[in-house]
Amino acid sequence: MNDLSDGFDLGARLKALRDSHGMSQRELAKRAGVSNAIISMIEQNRSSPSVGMLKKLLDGFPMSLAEFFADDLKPRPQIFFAASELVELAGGAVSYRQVGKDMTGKAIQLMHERYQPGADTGGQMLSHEAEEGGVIIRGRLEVTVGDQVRVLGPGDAYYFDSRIPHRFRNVGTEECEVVTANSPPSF
Amino acid sequence: MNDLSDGFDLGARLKALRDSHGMSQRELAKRAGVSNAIISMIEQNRSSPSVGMLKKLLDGFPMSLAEFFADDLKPRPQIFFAASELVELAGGAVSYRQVGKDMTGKAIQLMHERYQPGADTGGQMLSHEAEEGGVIIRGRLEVTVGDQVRVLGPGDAYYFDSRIPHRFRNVGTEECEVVTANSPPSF
DNA sequence: GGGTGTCGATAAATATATTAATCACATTAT
DNA sequence: ATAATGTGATTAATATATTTATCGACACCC
Repeated sequence: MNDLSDGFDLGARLKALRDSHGMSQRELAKRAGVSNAIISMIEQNRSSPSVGMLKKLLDGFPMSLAEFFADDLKPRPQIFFAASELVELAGGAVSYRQVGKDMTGKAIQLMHERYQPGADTGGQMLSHEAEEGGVIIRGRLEVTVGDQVRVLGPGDAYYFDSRIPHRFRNVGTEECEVVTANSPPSF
Repeated sequence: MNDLSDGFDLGARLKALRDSHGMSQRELAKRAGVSNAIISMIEQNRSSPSVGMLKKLLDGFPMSLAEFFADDLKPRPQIFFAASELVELAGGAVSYRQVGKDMTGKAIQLMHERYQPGADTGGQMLSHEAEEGGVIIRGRLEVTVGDQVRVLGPGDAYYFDSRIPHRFRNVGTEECEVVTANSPPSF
């Protein structure tokens, strides 16, 4: 009657989480207000916890159910990237220099972008399933998200759901430099 | 014995899902290979389903556990952030200025970081469940990931699985400025 | 009116999860 | 050495989830 697998290894997942927080079964049990025995059982997949039980356990970290079930992370190759190794995606008036070559399986798409004066992301608004944010390093960037518009300068930042139609434009007289992140990668 | 609330109304959630698919309790029960009675119980929050049970039910739609729990945290989204609005997380020799206040439910944790000359992230290596990357804006940053070390300069970048023990240190004589992204947020 | 089908809810029976109290094995201190 | 802790695992007792079978209510058909 073992291996009541839920499709993924919930036990191992919980154990990894607990270990990464340097917590013992008993310590977690105390925090969550449950017995230590059940934690042992769950980690061996000898018991399938109720959602309420799992919630209690995650409260001890803390971590939400959503985060717990969030899709697993994948393997990764290259760690360091010289400035010259960033891959140029577009290369016109707007330069997208991406950290990493193949984004499949990655959680974040990190880019170093440069907008020439007057350059923008095109006439039509962009929209895709992701979240994105950025920090302005140099210059002035007009950011349009839905019906909101704002001009951001060095040190300013933005963050929004990429499904909302959006657009970027350099409204300054100098080149504009931005570091952006998309999750999941969207190009 | 009622109101075994899991923190959110799982019963209503399931019912809404089922209704939106125009499915009866019995039909879902058949698809999921469980009894219709338990669905009635669960929807009334008179029973807290095991994770395995919930998985079976969601397989009938189909929907993953991750998706089911995905949008239980839907905070108000601030889009634009003035430089002064970035929230300072640590504030010592290393400054972490985060884009956004509450990261729960967000996909990316975007930060504008500054390391004073000689500053580092502490003696012990960091490790957490996420992926992270960054682009160096100014100065020189020594990045240690696992057994690999590298000094990066302006325009250089890094990207790795945060579970690999890592460390950052400003080995230059001037302040070092970096824009980083974590997914999921890890502080 | 009496069928026939479906719906969601409920009761008693059964399977399973969870607890409280151990056990067996390490490491550390005396 | 040996006691004293701390760890994860196990067992019998109990609480709870889940099933099987049933109920009353509503709709449709003849």
